[in-house]
Amino acid sequence: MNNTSSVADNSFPVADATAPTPAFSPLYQQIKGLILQNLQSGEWKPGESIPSEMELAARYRVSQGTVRKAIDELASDNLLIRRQGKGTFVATHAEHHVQYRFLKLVPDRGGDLDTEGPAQRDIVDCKRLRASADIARALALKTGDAVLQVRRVLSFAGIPTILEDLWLPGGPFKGLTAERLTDYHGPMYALFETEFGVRMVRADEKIRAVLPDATQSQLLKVDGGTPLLSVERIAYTYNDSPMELRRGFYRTENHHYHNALN
Amino acid sequence: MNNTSSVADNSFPVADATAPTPAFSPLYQQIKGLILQNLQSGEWKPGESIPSEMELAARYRVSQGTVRKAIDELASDNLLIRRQGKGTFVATHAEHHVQYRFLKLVPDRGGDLDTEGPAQRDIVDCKRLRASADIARALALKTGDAVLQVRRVLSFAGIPTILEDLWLPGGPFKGLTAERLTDYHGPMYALFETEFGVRMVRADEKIRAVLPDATQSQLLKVDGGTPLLSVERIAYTYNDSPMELRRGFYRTENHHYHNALN
DNA sequence: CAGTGGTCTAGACCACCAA
DNA sequence: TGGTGGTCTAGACCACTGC
Repeated sequence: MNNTSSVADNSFPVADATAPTPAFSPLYQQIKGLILQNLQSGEWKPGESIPSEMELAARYRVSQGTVRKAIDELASDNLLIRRQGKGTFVATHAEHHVQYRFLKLVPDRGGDLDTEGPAQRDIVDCKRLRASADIARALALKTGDAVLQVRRVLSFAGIPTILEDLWLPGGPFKGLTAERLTDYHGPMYALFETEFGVRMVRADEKIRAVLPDATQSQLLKVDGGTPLLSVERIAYTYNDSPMELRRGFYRTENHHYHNALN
Repeated sequence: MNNTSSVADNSFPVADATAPTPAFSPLYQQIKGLILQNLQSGEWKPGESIPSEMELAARYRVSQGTVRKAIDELASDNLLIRRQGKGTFVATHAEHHVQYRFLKLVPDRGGDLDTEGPAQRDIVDCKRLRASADIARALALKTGDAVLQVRRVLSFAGIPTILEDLWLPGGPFKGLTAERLTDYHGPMYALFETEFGVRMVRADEKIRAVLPDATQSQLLKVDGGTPLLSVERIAYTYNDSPMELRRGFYRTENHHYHNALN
């Protein structure tokens, strides 16, 4: 099968005669793209299993090894999870083992956030408003577009530790209410998956050291001179489109942000 | 080739009859271990190329595909770098492209630390002393063992931005002097590779928000009320043995610590 | 036991690089 | 042009899971 062919019945051009470089794209990358489409379209939902390697190989008219390499990359991107003997599954935030997939704050002693008991989540505020210029830019919206703003406090062992403001695009998250957030016990990203079909697959964080303003120090019960970790996160769905802006303020007297560098 | 066999002439047991689980280890993992040994022993040095896949396959009496999978994993761990048409090379810190492999501080505007010109490195202090209890624990030494302590300030565009204290085990770094550090222009980890044969392959960081003490505020030219990012890093060599403890204090008025979450 | 992912092989061919 | 890594295939066998 040469470089200009497409896969099975799907039209999937891999060469562009006008480009200076022919943009060679390996077969397994094309397969990866096709699988990605099925994930994006919601045909294969978080937690469910996808067809077996043999079945996909037959469907796309390639060898099992080629499908395997495509799945390997998607698995290392944390989009799929392989389970020997059982199948390959769409990754989800709704599993206890990956409770805090994007939250890298850990207690100085203990290793796990939940060692001091489950987190207490308090929704302080949840309202609909129009996006300011910087919020709009972060979410790839236009200034004035409808967005949802949520403010919440996470407490561990009764100590308020994290204050978060989030902004969500109004469209995809239509119908999200403070009540719904309060009633739901589990990771917020899991709620987004099940209720709104939005799965966060990666995120970027910008971290700074700041001093709290009056509101922040009151909500976190610290004085104005206590430095906080400011964590600004933009989370993305499948097609690299931003779906959440989150500004977190972490107390770090007894916790730290842990990062593994490879 | 079955599970209890070893690879070529190397004795490399893969099964333990006494263990409850037979500890099955795939062939490519064994190959990975053998390659790792060659890296650790310094037989293949940073920047050099390792033997071709075909040659390694012949040496270890396995197929090229098996060697390939072993190298694939080492490459994704950033221990090796593949270059199509040229060969596979031992990763190094002495390349301009990866100048700041472990330094995740970036300017708010500009994207690259060097956009404001090259960093200015000032060695403030460099002395030999005996390890305190916590330094010793971090470096897997005994309290009182000889360690080297270095303090330096990094400035960007003339503004002191990073203050770092580092501790290095006295043994591997015997002969390191302030003069040597001052004269060397390039990443410190590159110096460690060429002069001491110590290559850092991964690191853990603990990040907090703190206020500077008197010395810190003086060296960074900030007042005592300016919050700083405290970054405590332990860097490891091949065999996961800690080789450096580094405590950094970052100014984050115009820079931020960037982290990509997958 | 059948079905899934995981390993290993052997061989063909392609893309890239340097001499 | 020869050598290197990169892709793709087909087939055999192994390890794990659940019925």
